Amino acid sequence: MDDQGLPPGFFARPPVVVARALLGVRLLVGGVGGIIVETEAYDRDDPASHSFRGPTRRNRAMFGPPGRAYVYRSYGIHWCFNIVCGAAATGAAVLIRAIEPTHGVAVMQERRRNTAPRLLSSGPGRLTEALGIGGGHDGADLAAPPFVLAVAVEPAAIATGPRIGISRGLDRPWRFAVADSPFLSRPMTAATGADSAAAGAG
DNA sequence: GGTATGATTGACT
DNA sequence: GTCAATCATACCA
Repeated sequence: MDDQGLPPGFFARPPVVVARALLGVRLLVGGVGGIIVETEAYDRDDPASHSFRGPTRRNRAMFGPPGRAYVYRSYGIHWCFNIVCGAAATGAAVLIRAIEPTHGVAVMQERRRNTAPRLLSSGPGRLTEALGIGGGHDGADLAAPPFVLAVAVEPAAIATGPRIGISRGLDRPWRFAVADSPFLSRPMTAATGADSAAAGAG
């Protein structure tokens, strides 16, 4: 694929649709990043979502226009990077959980203190550290520098399953991943399996 | 005002 | 497998 930006209206769709469509998209911050291989969807009527109880100071970006960043502090230590989606002010977002490093690997290794390559950006807290994303990016327009988003590859098989690290909304299979990627934060459970064309792999 | 929880990670047994 | 780090937010008084 080429390096054109994402189509207009890409993020103006429901979070489950966007979470799936983001797999295979290249994400760069200041020229550093890689291919998105794992995402999770969060919606307004979703008890696991920060937007479930309405706007607060922290989740303000979730109720703004789609295509912006929602960045928040997790466990007081890590940053987590989301992309706001859906119609404007609907409180929907997609959490980016893992990318496959392709650009600026040396920079990422330095930021990550020479962590093993497979663990460079395989997890929401890890990828924000590797890409240099922090609270200053909350609400930032992802169509403008330093961000670059562009379709890079079409995943052969997409796996779905329950989201990670939450205590509510566990019934919603809103975690999406490139089925055969070695760069996932955690493997997909066998029970959920891969959908789409993966059925022919057996 | 106080206390419990969390969209996590890294270190340790 | 267990557990600490570390703080904004949520919830209760």
